[in-house]
Amino acid sequence: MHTWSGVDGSRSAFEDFGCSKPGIPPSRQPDALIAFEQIGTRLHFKRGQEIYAEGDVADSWYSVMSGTVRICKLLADGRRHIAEFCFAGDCFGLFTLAMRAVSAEAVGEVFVMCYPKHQADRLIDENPRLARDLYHRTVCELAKAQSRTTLLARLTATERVASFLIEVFNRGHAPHTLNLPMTRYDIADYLGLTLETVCRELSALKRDGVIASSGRRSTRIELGDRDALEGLCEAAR
Amino acid sequence: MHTWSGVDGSRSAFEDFGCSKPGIPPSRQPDALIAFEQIGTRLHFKRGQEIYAEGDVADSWYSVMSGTVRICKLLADGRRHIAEFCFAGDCFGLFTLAMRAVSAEAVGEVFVMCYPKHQADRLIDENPRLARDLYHRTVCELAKAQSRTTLLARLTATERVASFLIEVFNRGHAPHTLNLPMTRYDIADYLGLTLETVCRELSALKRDGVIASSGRRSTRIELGDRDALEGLCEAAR
DNA sequence: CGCCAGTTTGACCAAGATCAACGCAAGTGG
DNA sequence: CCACTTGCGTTGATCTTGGTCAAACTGGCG
Repeated sequence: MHTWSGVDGSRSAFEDFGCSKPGIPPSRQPDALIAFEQIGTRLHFKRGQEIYAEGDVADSWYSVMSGTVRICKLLADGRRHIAEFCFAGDCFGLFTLAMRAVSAEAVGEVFVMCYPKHQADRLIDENPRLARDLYHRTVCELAKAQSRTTLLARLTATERVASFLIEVFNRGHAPHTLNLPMTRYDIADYLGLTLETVCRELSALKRDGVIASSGRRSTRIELGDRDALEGLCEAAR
Repeated sequence: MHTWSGVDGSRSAFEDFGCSKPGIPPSRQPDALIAFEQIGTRLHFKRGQEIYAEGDVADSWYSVMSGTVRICKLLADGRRHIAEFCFAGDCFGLFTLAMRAVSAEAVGEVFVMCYPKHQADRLIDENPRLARDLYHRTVCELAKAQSRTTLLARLTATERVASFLIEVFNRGHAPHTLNLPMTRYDIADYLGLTLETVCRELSALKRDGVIASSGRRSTRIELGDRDALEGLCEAAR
């Protein structure tokens, strides 16, 4: 009760609907799950393909099955900002006005589930637990967006890159190893930097033994010294 | 119906509860209004006073009666970011997790209404229209936060200051005149700049006849050339 | 093999930050 | 009422961070 504008510790009803972090098994699946799965369509996108565009009618939402999706805002003169990366288990296109203000693109090979909004809304209207959960998720999203504004307004390049690495390490499964699916260009547009600056910061971290990279295109990152990495963005807590 | 994750054009139920833009009269006030007004307390704060602090339990929310409130995030080493300015008619402290991640402070003399969360939640639980409306407001807030991330990530100092002026002009009542209640320092912390840069950008706008300032402490801003101002941030649309 | 897309590094540049001085109006206390 | 202080705004000089431009490198792939 009274969970509209606060957070209880309870498990998210949405986790049962394909939005859970991988590895968290949907313990007991309520009836609504069947309905939700029935209304979903499995879609496939290739590297760089657009899932939806700025200006589109927002008539469906998505959850990532596998791969990574980037949420982009393009300025009139070509400057780009990436608002968010969505990994397996994340939802996107959900907390939105009637028209898309941003586009969604596949970073690499991606499989998503697509849920038509009008059907999803009916399920939500019928299920107060889902509705509360949706609200809770939106508030979490808002908190995340606000902490990103602080990062962009006040952190240095070093702190931004360090925060980014900690963020993706925390979201991944392995505590000390990580596959970066996106390019340096994507990371730069996410952090409000240039790809060269991102590169230099990563090189500095490698030089200092904080991280190590391997694999083709340096996509595989090994975390050498988590404390050092956290120390680099401790000001931001 | 089905307004959970989209926007209908209908008037906000919240507007009837002290959250309306000034000037929009609450046409017909439903019964719930009486209840909402009964649970509110009128509070007064002086310039610089803290309304709530980072780390506080979020057990109430607020609407601004008069004056301006700034929502602040303080970093460990003293850097500050202002996430938002709230003017008369705005709500704040509403879309939040259990604990405050930011603080709220009075920019000048401020009167606010304070609503205890547990009582407000009960009203919301009993009133589906209110609940939907709350959700809609949260989604709007999220959209605003996201467009602010783009501003901070990719716009130049000139563009940021121009966007800021347009934003406050659009929120004010008069189309060509405006009172800036906050200091240059506040504006800088909102835009991710320094106060000197804000000052220089404003001086440049004055020099070019886009705006004019008067009054004590240059708080009164006259808009000379709206097209020019909009042109300065057209890239951001 | 040669091309392509992405990464890395270096040299140089510029936007904006920092440091500093001064102006100006509103208190404040004698 | 006036000297003094305080807080904010403005402007200039200089510096630094991160951007821009350019070249070399790397591994994958047709």
